[in-house]
Amino acid sequence: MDAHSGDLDDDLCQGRRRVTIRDVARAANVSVATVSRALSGSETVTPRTRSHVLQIAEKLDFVPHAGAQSLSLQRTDTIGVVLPDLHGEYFSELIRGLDLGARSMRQNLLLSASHGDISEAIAALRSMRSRVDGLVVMAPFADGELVGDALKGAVPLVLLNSARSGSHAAFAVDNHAGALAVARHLLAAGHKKIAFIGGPPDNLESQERLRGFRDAHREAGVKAGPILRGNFREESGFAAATLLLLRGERPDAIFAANDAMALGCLHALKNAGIAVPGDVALAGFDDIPVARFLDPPLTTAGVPIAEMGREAVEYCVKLVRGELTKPVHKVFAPALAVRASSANKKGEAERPSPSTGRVSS
Amino acid sequence: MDAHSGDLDDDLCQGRRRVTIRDVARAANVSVATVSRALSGSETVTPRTRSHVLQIAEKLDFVPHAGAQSLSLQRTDTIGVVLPDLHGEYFSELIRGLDLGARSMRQNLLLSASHGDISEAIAALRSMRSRVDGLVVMAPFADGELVGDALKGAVPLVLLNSARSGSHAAFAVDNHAGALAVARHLLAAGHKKIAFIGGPPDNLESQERLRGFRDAHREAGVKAGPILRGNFREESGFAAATLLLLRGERPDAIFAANDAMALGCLHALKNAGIAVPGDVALAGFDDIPVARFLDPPLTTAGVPIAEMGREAVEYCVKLVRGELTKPVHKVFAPALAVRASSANKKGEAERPSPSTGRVSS
DNA sequence: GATAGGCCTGTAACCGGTTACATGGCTGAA
DNA sequence: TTCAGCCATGTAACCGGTTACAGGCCTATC
Repeated sequence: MDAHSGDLDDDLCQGRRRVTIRDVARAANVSVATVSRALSGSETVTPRTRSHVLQIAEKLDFVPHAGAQSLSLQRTDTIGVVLPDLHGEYFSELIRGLDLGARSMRQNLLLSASHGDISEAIAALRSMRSRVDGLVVMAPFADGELVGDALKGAVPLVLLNSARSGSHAAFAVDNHAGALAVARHLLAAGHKKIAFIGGPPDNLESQERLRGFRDAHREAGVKAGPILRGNFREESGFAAATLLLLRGERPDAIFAANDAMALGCLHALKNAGIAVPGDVALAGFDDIPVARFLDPPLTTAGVPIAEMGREAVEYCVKLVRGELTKPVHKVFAPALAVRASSANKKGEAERPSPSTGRVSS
Repeated sequence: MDAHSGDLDDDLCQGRRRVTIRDVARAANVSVATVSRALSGSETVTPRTRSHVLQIAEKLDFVPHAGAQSLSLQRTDTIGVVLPDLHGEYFSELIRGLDLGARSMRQNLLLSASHGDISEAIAALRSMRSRVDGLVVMAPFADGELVGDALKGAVPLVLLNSARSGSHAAFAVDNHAGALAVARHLLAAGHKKIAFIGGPPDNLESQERLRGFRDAHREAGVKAGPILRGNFREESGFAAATLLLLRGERPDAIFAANDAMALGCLHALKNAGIAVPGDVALAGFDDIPVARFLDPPLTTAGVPIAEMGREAVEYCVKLVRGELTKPVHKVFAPALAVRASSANKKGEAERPSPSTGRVSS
């Protein structure tokens, strides 16, 4: 047995050293260039040579070193995702969509989350910058322009639900329109005093939803009800509703700025023996999957969460590949999903089958 | 103006070429070695030189090329995570924990999901192998040994909720004990005919939960009620409960193999005008955050989902760093969280405050 | 039989970091 | 004054891929 394969065998047995393209070349009696060409598939290599090389590579369990590849190819086949938070089903849906997009484009997904403020997010961006070909960033708490500037154009960027995307590509929900639709619906159902439970005050999505809520009241010439502050989590919806009741300010309806808070609200109302929608109607925003399984099923503004994530990644990859040039600002219009939680003040639901919304699968 | 700085300025202006360590060295009038040492922080560099270099690097917005770094350092500072699915709040909790672990260890997280079967998961593993220092793999549908073998020891591996982890590190929930506790609780509350809604038949977690369910009945000398098959999603819980009712087999209680299916169940029961727990008691498994906000709050087996994810990543990083040697098999014992959904057949709850479980924040 | 031309394959430079080893300058003691 | 010794710094090899370019072989035609 010759020295080369002996060394390799020893190394493999002891798991000491990774198998390199040179090991494959040696074992297959060809040069590294031929191995590289055979593996990349698209070069001028004799079919016989190719299959021989592939067989050897398979036998040695060769996997190219991603770092070396990214060094010479100047790409990583990885998209970075920076999210502000990970609480609740909204984010599993979003990540599911991001993953679908990455899979469809054969990219890896580098995930970083829980960045509560812009400086943290920018730090995450810096550390990701050299590991990804493109970035999808959700920064609803801040100026999207800042996020883009932090990258100095080093990497293609797609903003998700961020304001002032400026020159960058952006995917966003029309929060104002969605909230307007929900609030109009509640007003049309005969509710006069409608409370609003908002998200964090520095969150732009929350701000836009509040604006929609107010505009609907202005339109209708109705004074907007009490406005409370939450944090988009169940607990804060629960706390806000509890506070409303303690104050003795029971409204006709409550519009929570997202479904998670609506869920917390619902729990507080039921705990207090208040019928929904009989005594107080309720609506949320997002249409997370559980919304239709609540009792009563929740009226909400349907956001195609996963779809947005998928499209954002796919678009980002196309930017990386140079298949697209001008930045796109795509706005998703939420679809009002009327369910039982917001049935008319008089008791009759607007729709015959309250448990199904816009979509039924 | 000399050629070097001119080129650099031009390139920077046009964003043409990335700034390399050689550019920094040139601008700072030192060698690349000095720059590298100054940036890595831990070498013998004059404080004056160091701060000068850092300043220049900052000015040029230098970020080291991760691929080049991983090539020479033989590490990526990245942990890969392979998950079977991403539906529901269980996974956002899990990912939240994984992210926390990665942050605490200053690692990046490479995520790949929706691998419904072992061959898909193994393909994902192969593509991740060269991009990560370690892997956390959740493969509840399959033989953990296979997953480990696929890697041939190339990368440290931590298995999550996988059976037969063999020689690999593993973190898992004691599904049998958790289900045993829930089923015992239901039996002790006086329920005789308890239906079980399982997960996918090839899912080992589902199998173990079913086994716990059966063992509790064996212990109590009670015949186990009808056993239905679900897929861990709300819809399947809804469908299973609907089917039960259609068949006219209304049980005393229903034990769903996870909370999402219990949620679907609850919806079906309420739709049919069946009181929970008055007519039928209900229990789930996992204690996802929404469980305590349902009406009635859901009795379930509390799994520290995020905590498991965090520990798995932290442990994986320690394996990578060689700080640990022998593989650990850590089993998390679920804590029975009794809430209103399983109140006694007679009507009185077992605990005074049914809406709070084991933990209250 | 000689040669042009095409196709397959090999050699070596390059991507951008890290670091072993070499080197030069400075301090302090003889 | 000289030289040992130490410390900050520089040079260049290396990590493991890709690919431009060089070169060798084989066929086809004159």
